[in-house]
Amino acid sequence: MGTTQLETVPEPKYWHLKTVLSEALDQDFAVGEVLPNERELAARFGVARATLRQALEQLELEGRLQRRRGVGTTVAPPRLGVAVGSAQHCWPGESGDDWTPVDATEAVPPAAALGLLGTAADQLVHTVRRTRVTQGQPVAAELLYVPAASVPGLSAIDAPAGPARARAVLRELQRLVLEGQDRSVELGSARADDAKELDRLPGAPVLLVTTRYFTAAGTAAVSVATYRADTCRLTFADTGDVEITHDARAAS
Amino acid sequence: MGTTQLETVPEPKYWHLKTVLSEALDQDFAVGEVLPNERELAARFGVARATLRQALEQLELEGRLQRRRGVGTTVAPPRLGVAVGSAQHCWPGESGDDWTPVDATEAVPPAAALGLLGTAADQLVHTVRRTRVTQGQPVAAELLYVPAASVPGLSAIDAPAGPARARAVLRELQRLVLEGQDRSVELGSARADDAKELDRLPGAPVLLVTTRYFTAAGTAAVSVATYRADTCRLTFADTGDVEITHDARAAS
DNA sequence: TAGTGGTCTAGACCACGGG
DNA sequence: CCGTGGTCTAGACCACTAT
Repeated sequence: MGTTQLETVPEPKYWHLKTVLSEALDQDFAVGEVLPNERELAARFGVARATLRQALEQLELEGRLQRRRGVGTTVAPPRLGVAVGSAQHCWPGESGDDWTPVDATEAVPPAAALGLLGTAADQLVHTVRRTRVTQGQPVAAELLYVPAASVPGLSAIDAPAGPARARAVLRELQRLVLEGQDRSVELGSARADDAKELDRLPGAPVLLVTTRYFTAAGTAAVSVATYRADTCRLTFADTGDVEITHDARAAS
Repeated sequence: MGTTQLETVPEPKYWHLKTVLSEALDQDFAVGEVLPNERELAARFGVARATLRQALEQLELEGRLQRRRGVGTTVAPPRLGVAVGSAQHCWPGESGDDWTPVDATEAVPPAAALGLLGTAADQLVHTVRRTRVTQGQPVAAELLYVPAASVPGLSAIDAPAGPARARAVLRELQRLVLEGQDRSVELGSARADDAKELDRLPGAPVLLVTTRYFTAAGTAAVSVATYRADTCRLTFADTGDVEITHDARAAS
């Protein structure tokens, strides 16, 4: 046995497939073009459909492909750069953003938000739903939690459910002086309701952006925004002026 | 046909399974505990192993589980909050961070970085590899690209490959005055080399953090950091002082 | 060597979208 | 209606880890 391991790296088929497809996408396909269907592709590469799908899943995760049931698989455009916390510390609902108020209710927030708000486990909290549309595409769905204690005027709101009520809550928020905010980003999978707003299937990969807004009095509101991970690139500009505008694939 | 659709929502099995497992994790398992193996679980729930795996994959994506080949599936601890761009605008390599310089070479950067650097397609660029370890765990692998034109002293570096050379490049960077930086976060899958550093399989979901550092003269360096998406929650503190310290699951 | 998760196959049926 | 991707099955073998 004179052989010393000699790079015995049986690369998984789906991984190799992904590489091959990726190169093909760069060279032979234009954005928006539809690929052959999965059965066809699997046959062409001599693998089972499940294996082919594993490769496609990865490419979709990387934002290279877009798959829609009943339609087909298309080449995705470069990810949209969406600004997060672009302008210097400002409250949600400030004029000029791409957010659309949808509804507002009073409810007990989920455990995840409870910990951040610091409210009691049975405390009702104003909950505002907003969606964000950029360049015609839905990119994010948000739930904003505002405890009644944060803004005195909140309890006087009597607008019926719907966008009007959502706007009313946001308007009250503007009265406060925002001292600062902090934010975290993590990977998640879309809940059924968010998936619907985002035009995706439940479980789709999303970027969870959690923002805490505080005033001198403490945490005034918490926002949990769900961004489509397949189509979005979140941008943060520390200087406020410049924007990352790279386009990775086009440069090759 | 007097029925009006009546909620015909055949929820996929793996989705329902995920919910059931998720609740079981909250109630009956402690962090670090190992679950029964996949064949056992599949049998217990009366589904094929592939279906069970689909549910486990989602839970792993959400950071609830950790799976290791040859070992088993364990309950994951809450995600680590890792600060990104914590201190006010500072160069990479500033003292006191958790980054470990690994190596430095001169190479042609990948297309993705090329566009950001604005260098020619055949231009050699100083490339520094660093890894980040937080609380004993590898959380990120980074490639930092510094064009020779950015810092005069760079071409004089003659340290042999290895950490020493990496430190030398970083030291040169500190001479410049940092004017600002911008940053973007997106979902990706780990390349083979990054996966190795992160102790994961190739293709594992990662958060790609791209940072552009600039001086008055323009873009001086670009960093592409690959964070483990399963174990990390990236935190951004706009005020510099406060840190999100929530622990979602513990609060239920 | 035994037991784990990772990969792969070759089928089947279902849900959705568009003609 | 047909064609698409999405779900599901019941197997098989491989790669890795711990003992």
